[in-house]
Amino acid sequence: MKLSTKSRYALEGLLYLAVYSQGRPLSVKEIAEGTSISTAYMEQIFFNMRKAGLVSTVRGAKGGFMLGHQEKDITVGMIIRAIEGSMVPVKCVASLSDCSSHMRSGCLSRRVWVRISNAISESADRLTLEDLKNKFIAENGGVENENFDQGQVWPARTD
Amino acid sequence: MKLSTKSRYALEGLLYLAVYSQGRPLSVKEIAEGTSISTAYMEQIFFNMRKAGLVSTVRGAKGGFMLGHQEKDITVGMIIRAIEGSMVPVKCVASLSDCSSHMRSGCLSRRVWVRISNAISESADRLTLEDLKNKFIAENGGVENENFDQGQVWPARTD
DNA sequence: TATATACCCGATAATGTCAATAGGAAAACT
DNA sequence: AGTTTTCCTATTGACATTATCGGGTATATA
Repeated sequence: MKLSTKSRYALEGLLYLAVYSQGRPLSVKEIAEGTSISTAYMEQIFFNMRKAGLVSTVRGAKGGFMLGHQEKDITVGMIIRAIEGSMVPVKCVASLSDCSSHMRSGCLSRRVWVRISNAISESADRLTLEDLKNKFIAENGGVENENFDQGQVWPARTD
Repeated sequence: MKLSTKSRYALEGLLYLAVYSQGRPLSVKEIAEGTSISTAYMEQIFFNMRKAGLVSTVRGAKGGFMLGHQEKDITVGMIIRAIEGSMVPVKCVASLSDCSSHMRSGCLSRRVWVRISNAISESADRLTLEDLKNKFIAENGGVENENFDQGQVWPARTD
């Protein structure tokens, strides 16, 4: 049972955007540097999130990415689905034609995976970007405005 | 978010064992043929399940595998953990030292994965082999005893 | 004791997926 | 124009999955 790093990067990138964007678009470069993730890779991830409508873009110089919805309307589940394609742990959950089980009565074990899939989705969809942002701000004592124009906006790692 | 086929095979193999064993050990060959899964591969899977205590073995001629616990005490979660090693979708959930996030306040996103992991575990641990066996028997009109000594015990595929 | 049966277990090959990089085209600002 | 930045595809290397194979060991039965 594995989740790719992409989903994690996507979540951290979006959270960064939510915390520091303040209405203006942020470039991938800034987001990537702030989260210490490869710029090219983060770009790929944001490209996928745009296709899913999770972020909108402003092209050209001074352009960048903005949230595609209100923070309260972006769930962790949406992020995972946008990146991972789907959240189902086994192919046949998504489409019965992929069911290769030879059990009678239409793949009993399939229903096990369906059930687990639903549990994952429900859990992930209960968490919104707004929740995470609030939690982040509460733990980091708010965002100082004078930091916005600097290169390294993201707080330094403390460990 | 992916689950290996091994987990699925493990579940189907164990369910087969639960339904058809009736106290005597079943050989891997029988289980594998009954579930239409490669014998050598199924053997590997059962070997791993034995190491996890999920099944016990009787070696030698007329030997085979038996359930290691009562059906009501074997959960889907136990099976997945035995095969997959763990059920956590992201490394840092299992051990904080693997946390590579550069966010301040100890990896906020990590807590997201912890939450999702717990949802998966709880869901998987609520389902027991007994539940599945009962459902199977209910749907397939019980198990006829005269079938037990035949080669192809598992009902034929109907699709 | 001989033999067949069946688990034990490591090695390895084929395949697939993931993570990351690279590079060029299109768009918009200065 | 020239620079910045998104857009989009292709490729590559590393790693994991999915098996298969073959010999070894234990045990029941004749």
